[in-house]
Amino acid sequence: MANGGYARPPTLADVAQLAGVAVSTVSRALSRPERVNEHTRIRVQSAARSLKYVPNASARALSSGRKGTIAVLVPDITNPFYFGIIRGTQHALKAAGYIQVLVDTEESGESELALLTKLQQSCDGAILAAPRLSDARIAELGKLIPIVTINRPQAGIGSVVIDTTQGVVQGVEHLVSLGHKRIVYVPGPATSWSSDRRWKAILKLTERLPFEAIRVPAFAPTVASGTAAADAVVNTGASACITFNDLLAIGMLQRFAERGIRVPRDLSILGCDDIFGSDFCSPPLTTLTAPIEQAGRVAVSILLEDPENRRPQNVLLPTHLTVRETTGPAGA
Amino acid sequence: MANGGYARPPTLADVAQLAGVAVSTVSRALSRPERVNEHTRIRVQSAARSLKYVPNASARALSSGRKGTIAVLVPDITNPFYFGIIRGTQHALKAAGYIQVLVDTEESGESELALLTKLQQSCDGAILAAPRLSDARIAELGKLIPIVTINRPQAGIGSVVIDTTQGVVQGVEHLVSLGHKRIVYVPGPATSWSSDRRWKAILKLTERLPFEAIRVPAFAPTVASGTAAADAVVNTGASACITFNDLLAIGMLQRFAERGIRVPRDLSILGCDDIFGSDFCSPPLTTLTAPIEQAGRVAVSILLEDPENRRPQNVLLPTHLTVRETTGPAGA
DNA sequence: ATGAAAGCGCTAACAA
DNA sequence: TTGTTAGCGCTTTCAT
Repeated sequence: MANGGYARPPTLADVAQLAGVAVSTVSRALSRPERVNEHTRIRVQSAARSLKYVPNASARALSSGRKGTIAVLVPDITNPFYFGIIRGTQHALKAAGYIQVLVDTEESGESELALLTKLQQSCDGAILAAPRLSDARIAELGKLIPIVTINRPQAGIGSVVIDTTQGVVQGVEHLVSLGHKRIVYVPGPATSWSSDRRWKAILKLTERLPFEAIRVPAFAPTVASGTAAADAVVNTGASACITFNDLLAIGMLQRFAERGIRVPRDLSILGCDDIFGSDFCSPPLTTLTAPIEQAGRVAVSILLEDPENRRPQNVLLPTHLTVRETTGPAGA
Repeated sequence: MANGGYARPPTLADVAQLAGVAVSTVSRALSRPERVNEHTRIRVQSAARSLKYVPNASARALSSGRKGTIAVLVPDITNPFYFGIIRGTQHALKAAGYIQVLVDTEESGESELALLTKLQQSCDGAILAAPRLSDARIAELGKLIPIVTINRPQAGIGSVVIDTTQGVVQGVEHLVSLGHKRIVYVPGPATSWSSDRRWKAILKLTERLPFEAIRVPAFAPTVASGTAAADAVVNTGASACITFNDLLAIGMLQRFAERGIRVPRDLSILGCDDIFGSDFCSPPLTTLTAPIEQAGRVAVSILLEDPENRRPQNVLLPTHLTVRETTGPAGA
């Protein structure tokens, strides 16, 4: 057979014929049952059932304009932080009857642009998690298709931001109260808005708290990069560090173990996000717990509530300090 | 405006008009450039570019039957094991020009059936990771749409199986050589083919190796369930255990730490999968390393190579033992 | 090599 | 309430 043995699925017309009504009636009976006589509704529905009718999404999208899908773009599916986001979006999307199209942009703005351009016609909207794209590009895309960003607020576009500022304050106060006078920040990707934001929050705190803030060069936000980051941190002579994310912190923990540097006795580490694994690494990580999954859910609700972005919502989600075992007294 | 401020995207007709050719020519120039005069091809392409033309996937799918999407169903996006699968499928799918539709079936066969039925018309095929569905149902679905399963082989359907048998042999030999005489298996979901398979492999080994195999009741394959599993294992009096997956093992590790049971001094644990986190939990987990990501990639290639399932391929991927620090001599 | 035209399956006016 | 009909944007014969 032409289609390789897969039977042609029944169409509205088939159902219509079996039920003895017009296709438009079937269409209504199935998508807006209240607009149809109860009697015919039942007839149509049972006909559809007996034929195992399943609506063709492409046809529906073509004629109605509604695609029933939302694209979710993440920089790296490998990263447990984004797992959390995905979990949140998936859940909310499913509840709202949408299908999630998941796309990995490989930490590249180019890729984000190319993929979203391609997807603009196939989705009702998109959620961009921590986009690496420039503000201008995002604004441009926002004109093509409804967009909500995560961790990248921007005028005119819906967004949800996991605001670590509050968490950073708690974290630094925790470290300073432990006697740390020199704290080093380990940044993430240069294009990461969050990373920049965290560093600024730390810097600002030097104005009112007795400590010195320094930072090392930027690192990829991965466990593997933790090795280099650890060495860089040791070279600063700081007694405590705050990392862009937990992945880096976990990688550093491994490197410190190798080098015989004891945490927190020799060095305190404060992570960020509280991802899967942060609670069972060794030692368990003190970190800034982020409502990751919630961020995904909220992004979906913003997108679906106000799809036209008439009055784009911007939601701020707070983080808080979770003290475990990687932070301790300075110079102990 | 009717569509909430989003401009109507250019269509083939717009491009055709600008280029001064027929729509069919534009269609060819764009999708099969070799079937068109070089001169017109260039004209058309530049017209398309200047209009920022993006093909409408729904329209294309409707008229051609090709949707350009593949559904990937996983029982639980939360589970790092499936992250690995997703990563693999995503990568391979993107390389082949397909879009991945990710679906979480919440460990429910019902849900798998319902979702796949709904998606059958919108996807060119589906990958079912560790489906909970009955064989009969899977066969039925396989008649509707090309399917490849992961960790659930079945006649007439493409599949990739991460075959732990070999790993289990290595693992048990490792344990037995360490002097363990009584080994307990901690099963995963009752509907899991893999879990059953592992237990059978262990049982079989009792025929030729000097140890006794027992098992505790089934547990959800999560860190949280590790608590109950740990207690159950302790009650058996065994000196070593093999768990359905690493998630359970990690949860057990935490529980043992709470109860003051030293691993591996008091009890050895052997996990399964080698997921993210297995190398940095405390102590690092001895486990059966599975080529998770590869499984996802292979599933895609099977699906795309032989979409009609004419000669369904069944690929077996071996696992191997990775010794870390949760296994040690018995009764030390 | 190119154009004209017939659908693909569905929704949404518009009529009845 | 129901039927008729005109597309939605594209691919694909079939002519030319």
